[in-house]
Amino acid sequence: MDVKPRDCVHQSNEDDHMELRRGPWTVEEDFKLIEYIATHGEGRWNSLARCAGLKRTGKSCRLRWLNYLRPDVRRGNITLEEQLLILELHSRWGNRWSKIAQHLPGRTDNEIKNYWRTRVQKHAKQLKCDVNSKQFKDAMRYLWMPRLVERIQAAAATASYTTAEVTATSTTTSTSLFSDDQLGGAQVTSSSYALENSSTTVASSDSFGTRELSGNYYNHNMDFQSLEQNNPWLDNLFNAEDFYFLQQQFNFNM
DNA sequence: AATCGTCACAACCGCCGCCTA
DNA sequence: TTAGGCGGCGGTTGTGACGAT
Repeated sequence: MDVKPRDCVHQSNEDDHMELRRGPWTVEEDFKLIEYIATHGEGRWNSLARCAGLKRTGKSCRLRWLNYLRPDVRRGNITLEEQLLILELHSRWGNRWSKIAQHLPGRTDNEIKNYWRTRVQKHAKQLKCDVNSKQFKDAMRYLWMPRLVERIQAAAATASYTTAEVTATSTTTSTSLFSDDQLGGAQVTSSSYALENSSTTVASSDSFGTRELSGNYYNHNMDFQSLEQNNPWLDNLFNAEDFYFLQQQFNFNM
């Protein structure tokens, strides 16, 4: 469907002076837009809005179509793989939402932007640091992202009934989560986020395996599992031992 | 039950670059 | 060459849902 909508000839004075609608779209408006695009194709949004009889700006129509009505759009339930990809791509490109969205089929720049603001920035806020700070970027790269990789691998392993083996080797096992096309040929592995690339003052990568943390750094009688369960904001990404670790290694002021 | 705070997400706004007449 | 229109992008706001008090 690559047909550009033809300019409509009909333009009454009433149309010329009609009030433009704003705010949430109605079912009727959605239907009009879908119908029109099904027949005439998308593009030339201003004339499309007029011709479809929508009292909306072209921009509004475009946004509604691209972010909501488009048949291939996917909404909600951002997967672990998608989360990891967003973190990875954002670390490369920053707030280039549309560029990031190109690598997540069906996801819109708006949704990724919202995800970043509501989830990622929430974590930064909880850590009392700026989302663009080196501290938080380190935390993402060396804690959050490896954890995501572990969870993805664990989920995959569970699916194939080999959970135990994969969990034990998850920090060194290479997993190709994304196509070469998506990440410029780079493989995403939990070990690729290991500390050796860190510019922090942490001396030894040995001390960084999150699995060792509770033994090496944390001897409290705290039940981490229940703590995680009772803190929804943790979103299953950071847990209590992570916080203690961040505090120790990245000078987080928590 | 009412109120308040937070979260998630849809939608809008302003700016910028490209295209075309 | 240039001015105006348009589409795309990133930032911001508005609002409904939901949980806590």
